[in-house]
Amino acid sequence: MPELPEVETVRRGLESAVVGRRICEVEVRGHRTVRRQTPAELKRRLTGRRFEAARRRGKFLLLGLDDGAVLVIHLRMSGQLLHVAGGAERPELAKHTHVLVSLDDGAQLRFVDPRTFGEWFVSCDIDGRGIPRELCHLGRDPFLEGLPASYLVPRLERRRASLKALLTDQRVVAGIGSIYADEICFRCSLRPDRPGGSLDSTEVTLLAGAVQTVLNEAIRSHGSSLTDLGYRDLEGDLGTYQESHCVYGRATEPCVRCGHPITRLKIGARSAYCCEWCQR
DNA sequence: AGCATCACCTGGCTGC
DNA sequence: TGCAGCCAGGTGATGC
Repeated sequence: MPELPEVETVRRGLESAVVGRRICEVEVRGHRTVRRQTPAELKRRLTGRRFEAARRRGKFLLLGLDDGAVLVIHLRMSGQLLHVAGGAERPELAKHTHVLVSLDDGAQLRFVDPRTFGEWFVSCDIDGRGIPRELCHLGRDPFLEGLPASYLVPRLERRRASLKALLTDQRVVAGIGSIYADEICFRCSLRPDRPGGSLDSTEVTLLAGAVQTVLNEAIRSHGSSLTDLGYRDLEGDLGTYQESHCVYGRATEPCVRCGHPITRLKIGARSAYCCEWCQR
């Protein structure tokens, strides 16, 4: 569930909490979080290193190390990073804590992930832009690089796939998931099941603008925290953008624009929420 | 190449 | 109340 705004909020937390800190000890407790390399290799590559930067690409967190390698973290559905300050009273480990990183200021970085889809790995293969080779398939990150309509046009034209499928395709745009895809489609009044290739140039321009607007607003609200899988930031605080959701999870409620009820569509195996009255 | 479908996983919800 | 069954979701693999 964490998408670009939530991951950006966590990144900002990491920038102030762990950049400049040295890693004293790494404990991998779950057997599924580290799967591209052995836990022993991850520990070897991290222990003794210092975090030099906290970056993000799409939904991936990138923690630069002082030897040039990068710790890559993906929260997937239910992953949560928590910063626990050093000192006397340290809270007990939450259930499903899969990775523990102890830092030289006594603090701990904890990775909690009930659904175990989240992933950690260290990449040593970094391109000129600082992006690990494993992430070279990612499309443009709209918050880092902007999203001009001219970028979207060739990626939508002649495509039969739905707008929602294309917006959540990380090779097209990096960072959008189910929640923000629905909110973006509502914002520009386009149905999420419209084939990508059916948009005219005016509609693509509206879509590109809506991507930027919705993501920027959500980042300002520190992301969305839903009741299921409550997302929290690095310090355990909730985001507030769920209060501004217009369609996601609001089936049968009146549309904030026209008052007609929001409907839930099935696009592939996933649901999509929209107002069939004012989204065309 | 592009598109659809499935597997992965657990907590929470629904209905019996 | 207890339990079975379903749903949610991102990504990568698989199949058409």
